[in-house]
Amino acid sequence: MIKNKIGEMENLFKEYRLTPKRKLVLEIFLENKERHLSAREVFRLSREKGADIGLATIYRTLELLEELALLHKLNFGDGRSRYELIPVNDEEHHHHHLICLKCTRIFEVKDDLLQQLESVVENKYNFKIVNHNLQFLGYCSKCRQSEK
Amino acid sequence: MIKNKIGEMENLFKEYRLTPKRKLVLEIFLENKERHLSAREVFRLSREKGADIGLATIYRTLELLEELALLHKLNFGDGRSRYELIPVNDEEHHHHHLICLKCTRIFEVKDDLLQQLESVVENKYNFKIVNHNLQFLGYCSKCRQSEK
DNA sequence: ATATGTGCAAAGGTTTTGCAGGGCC
DNA sequence: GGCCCTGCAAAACCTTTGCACATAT
Repeated sequence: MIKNKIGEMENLFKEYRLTPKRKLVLEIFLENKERHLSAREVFRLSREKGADIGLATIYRTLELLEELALLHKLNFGDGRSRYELIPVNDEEHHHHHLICLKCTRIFEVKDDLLQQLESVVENKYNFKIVNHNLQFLGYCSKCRQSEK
Repeated sequence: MIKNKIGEMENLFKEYRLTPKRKLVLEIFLENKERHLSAREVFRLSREKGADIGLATIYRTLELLEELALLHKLNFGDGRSRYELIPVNDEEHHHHHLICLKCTRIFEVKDDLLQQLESVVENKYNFKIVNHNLQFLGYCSKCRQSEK
């Protein structure tokens, strides 16, 4: 089924080529949907799959996939960029992140809570919004439990 | 009046010392309230004021001021950390950022739009929220004007 | 043939760390 | 003295870039 997904994505590549190495990077994201991978992590995972892709190529691939709107670049303030897959045919679906300050794990808030807010802000500040970014910082249930 | 503000902050330093160099870093933030300064920018501004502070000291000072909850560390995805002053006696006042994708300028949304949302998220996801981070990405009025 | 893709090494930038010297309590 | 503060240089990262070679169209 991952093969199928990649097939769907193929026509998005326009003038670029969906090479085996790029395909592998996409596969890695499809197999790790719940994670937010950094360049180095993708590099390591590609090694584990037996592939031989240079780190520079990983960086260039991530940049390309972001440009093609297949990946979202995220910044959790840990000193490296992280990426997540944008589901095809679901471009309007935004979500948010809960970042635990103790265990640093990241949870997803599936709802898009900002639809209404956006128009308020757009009008008040005369600013055309095309995307947003919402993080909640705090403590997850597990970490609060173990405090006790 | 900046002297006064720094006086107010003095008692926050606990076991740490409010040295002349740290005072200067605070001064720089008080004089640039509307900006979001990076370590390098603080470094350059301190030079312009005739001070001689090492870059490493700037980094260590910013880290300390963040720990003392005088500065907020921000991440706009431009590859460096930026900081902004947290107003004393106003800890509950949150605000948000509008980031123009064309001119990269950053505007402030003074309102805190997320008060209600937070309790919804806290209950639904069993996550204790202590802070949040909201960025709107888009195009400012000036850049939309000059498009035409 | 021409354009695109890739690896390697080097370079650039930010941030952290070790160490030695200086200052304050 | 002891603890903190600081500068300098080096190191550690992440990321980008140049160049030469390979590969696909």
